[in-house]
Amino acid sequence: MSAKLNTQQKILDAAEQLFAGSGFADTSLRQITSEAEVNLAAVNYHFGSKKELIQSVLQRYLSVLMPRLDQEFSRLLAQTKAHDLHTVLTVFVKPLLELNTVKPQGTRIFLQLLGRGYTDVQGHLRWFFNHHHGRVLDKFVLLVQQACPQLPASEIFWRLHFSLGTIVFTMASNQALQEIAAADFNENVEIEGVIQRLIPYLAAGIASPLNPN
Amino acid sequence: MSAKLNTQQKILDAAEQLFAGSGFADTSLRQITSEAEVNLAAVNYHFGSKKELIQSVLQRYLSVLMPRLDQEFSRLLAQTKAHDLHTVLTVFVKPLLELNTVKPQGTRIFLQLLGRGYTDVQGHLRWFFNHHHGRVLDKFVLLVQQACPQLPASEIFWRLHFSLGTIVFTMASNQALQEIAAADFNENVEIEGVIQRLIPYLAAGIASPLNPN
DNA sequence: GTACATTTCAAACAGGTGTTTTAATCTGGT
DNA sequence: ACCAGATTAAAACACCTGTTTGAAATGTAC
Repeated sequence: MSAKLNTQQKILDAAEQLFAGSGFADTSLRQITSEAEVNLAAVNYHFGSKKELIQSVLQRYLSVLMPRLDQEFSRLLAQTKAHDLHTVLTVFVKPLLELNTVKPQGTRIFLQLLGRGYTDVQGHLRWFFNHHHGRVLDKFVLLVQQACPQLPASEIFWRLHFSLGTIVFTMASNQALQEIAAADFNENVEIEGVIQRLIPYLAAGIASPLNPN
Repeated sequence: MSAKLNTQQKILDAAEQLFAGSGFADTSLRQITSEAEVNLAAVNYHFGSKKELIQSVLQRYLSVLMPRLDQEFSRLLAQTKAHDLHTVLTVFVKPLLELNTVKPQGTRIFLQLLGRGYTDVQGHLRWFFNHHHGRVLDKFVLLVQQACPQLPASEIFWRLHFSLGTIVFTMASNQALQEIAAADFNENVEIEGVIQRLIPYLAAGIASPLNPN
């Protein structure tokens, strides 16, 4: 029993590292099982398929993150007063950083996985995400609409997707960006620093004045 | 002679459509040659390898776009007065839309290719881009710094990459976003409409007030 | 300790990839 | 009309992918 769980965990640990670094499509099961020091067939035995392994890797973090986010969003929605955009966006910070307690470097790994997930397998992973955790994001959209009552829903739709792109791209190329920043500006920015830089950028973009057409 | 060019062009035309829709890695040479109605070996004969085919596809647009951008940036830099961010960003609009004269739907295709390029093959294509067209972007960065003299260079670095992520992600998932927007909000947004929505979002994000640490 | 179920392992499978080879075909210049 | 060079065509190549198989090993309960 403990040996079984051990193998599963070894696979999950090796897989998330490789997935975060090279993407899902560019990481083979042979790389994973070699890194985890288990047999090749172990992935299909314990998880069924590569697709299900990917979902299991993400689920380990999503099952912790999403209830926390839901809780925070509900708390804000329960209050009658409207909250400004900065407050709404900052809700993400604490639950994300708490992923570091799940596992060392958990926040960085999860955000990189999220970035890979949206760029690598366009349709499928998005379906999985929306189907399992869509409700939580509905509350978030509601909070944004309350924070920006002057914006039509369609404009908010576009700007939230612009923001999603910012986050996903930044996290997918996180390592390269950190290296350039370290080389060019002598500053070592942790993942927390990147998040803190993102918040005002996103808040200003989402709340930007409408373009007069 | 004309037959040779015809085959090359048929390959380029088929390749750019498939690349834009499915990404570089997920498009096989057999799909391309089948769609172009040429022999499989024609790609390697005319272009050498798949990698060189990808570069040729991009080059067809970059060789038109980059000199135009360079010209616009130089014109702005020649004037002594500083330009605001909105003006600087708007410089991209006309050269990008002129790609439609190169080829019908050229703007959409090129921007989608750009999106795919930065997400699919992380390192290699970025190197190709920087190596061949890096100088043009230096002028752009200079203009942004002049527009935002209050921001330290490192902050501008991060915010420009945030913006790059916004653009790349939006263009890579352009089709899906257009479909959702059409279904949910009954609005049919052309690529030009997306660009016009992007400008104020990016301008506000880049110029957002510094986060007091 | 002997059954039984679970897990590991090496090997093979079926299918796809980019690339190369070899011969056939077409084309333009003399 | 002929021949050299450029182009096309079909086939095979070498390699990699995720998955499955069947036997060996291990663990578990009686």
